[in-house]
Amino acid sequence: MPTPARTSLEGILKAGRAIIETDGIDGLTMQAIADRVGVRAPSLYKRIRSRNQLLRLVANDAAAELTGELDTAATTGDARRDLAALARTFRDFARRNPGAYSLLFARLPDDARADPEWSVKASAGLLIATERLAGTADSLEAARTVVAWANGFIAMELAGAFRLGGDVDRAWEYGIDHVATAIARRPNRA
Amino acid sequence: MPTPARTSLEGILKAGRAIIETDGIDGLTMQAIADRVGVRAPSLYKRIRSRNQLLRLVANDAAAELTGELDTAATTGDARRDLAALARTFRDFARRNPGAYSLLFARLPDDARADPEWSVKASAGLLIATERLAGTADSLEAARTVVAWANGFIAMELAGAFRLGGDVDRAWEYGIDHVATAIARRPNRA
DNA sequence: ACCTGAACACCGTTCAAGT
DNA sequence: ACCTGAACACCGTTCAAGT
Repeated sequence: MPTPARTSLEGILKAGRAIIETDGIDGLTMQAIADRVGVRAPSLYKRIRSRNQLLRLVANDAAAELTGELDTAATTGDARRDLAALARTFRDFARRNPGAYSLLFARLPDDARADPEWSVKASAGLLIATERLAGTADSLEAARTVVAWANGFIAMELAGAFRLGGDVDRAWEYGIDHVATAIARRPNRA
Repeated sequence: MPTPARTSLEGILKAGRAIIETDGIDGLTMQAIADRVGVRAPSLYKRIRSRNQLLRLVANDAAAELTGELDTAATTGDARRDLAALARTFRDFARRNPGAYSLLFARLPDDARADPEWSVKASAGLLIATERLAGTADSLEAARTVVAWANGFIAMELAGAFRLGGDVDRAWEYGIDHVATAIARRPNRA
C-alpha cells in the first residue's frame, strides 16, 4: 500500500535555506532538516543522495537568486554607476543571506559546491561594465580586481574583521569609488 | 607513581599546524592529533581545554608567523613598493599555508578564533604605507581597500574561483598596481 | 512507494580506574 | 601526574522491516 509522500525536494530546499541562515553550514545537519520537514533523518535519503548534494542544491538555489538580482541591477548604461550598483547588490545579498553567501564561497568538497557555471552567469553584467571602463584588453583583470575587492570586503565585514573602528560604510564608498577610478583607462595620466 | 609526560603543548601545536594543511579545518580532529602525537584522544585534555582552544592556539601561532614575515617585508621606504611587497608577502604566506590562512579568516566561534589583536599587529606596516600614499585622513579607508582586495583575491585563488581562464598572476599584478594608484592622492586629477 | 528503528563508524568530551 | 577504556550525546549513512 503506497504511503503518500510527506517530504518534497522543495520543502527540504526551503528548510535548508532557512537553517543555513540561523545555524550556519555546520548547523545544516540531516537531523535539523528532518525536524523541520517533520520526518526522520533516514527518510531524507529518498529525496537526496547525501548531505553534500543538499548543500549543492542550497548553493545553486542561492546562486540563481543572486544572479537574478544582479541581472536587474545594472540599468543606467553608465559603466561607473552600473559597477557601483552591481557591487551594492552583491553586498546587500550577502547581508540578507550571510549563510548562503558564505556557502557560495566556502571551500567544500566538489560535490557540495554550486555548479561552476554560476559564477560565469553572475559576472556577465560585471564584465560588460569593466570592459567599457577598462577596455577589452584589461576587462578580465579589471573584473577580477573588482570581484576580489567586493568579495574580500564583504567577507571581512561578515566575519567582523574590521576591528580598527571607523565607519565601515564610508570604507565601502571609498573603496568602490577608488577601485572604479583605478580600473578606468589611464587613471592617473588623463 | 608519576608517569612521564608523552605529550606537550608544542607537539600538539606542531601536529595541528601539519594536519590543518593536509586535511583542512574539518580534518583537525582530536583523533588525528592524538594519532600523530602517539597518545589516545582523551589524554589531549590534560594539555588543552577543548578542540576550539586548540584551533585558537594554531591560529595564534600562524598569526605570529605571518606578522613576523610582514614586519620584514616593507623595507624600501618607497610606499608603493612597500605596499606591493606587503601584499606579495601575504599571498606567499597563504600559498605556503593555505590551511592556516583559511583558519585565520574562517568564521568560527569566538573561543576558536585568534586573539583579535593579531590583525592590528599584522596591519601596522600596511597602515604606514597607506598613510603615506593616501594621506592621514583616508589612511584607514585606503588600508581597508587594500586588505579587502588582497584577501578577496587570495581567497578566490585558493578556492579555485577564477574559472574564466586568463593569467591569474597577471591579474594579481594588475590588481596591486591599480589599487595602489587608486588610493594614491588625487589619482585622476594630477 | 514511502517511512521507520536499529545499527555502524565516526565526532567531542567526561570520568573512573589504572600505573 | 599522566594515560587509558568505557561511556555519552551527537554526526552521516545504510538497510531490513513495516504500512
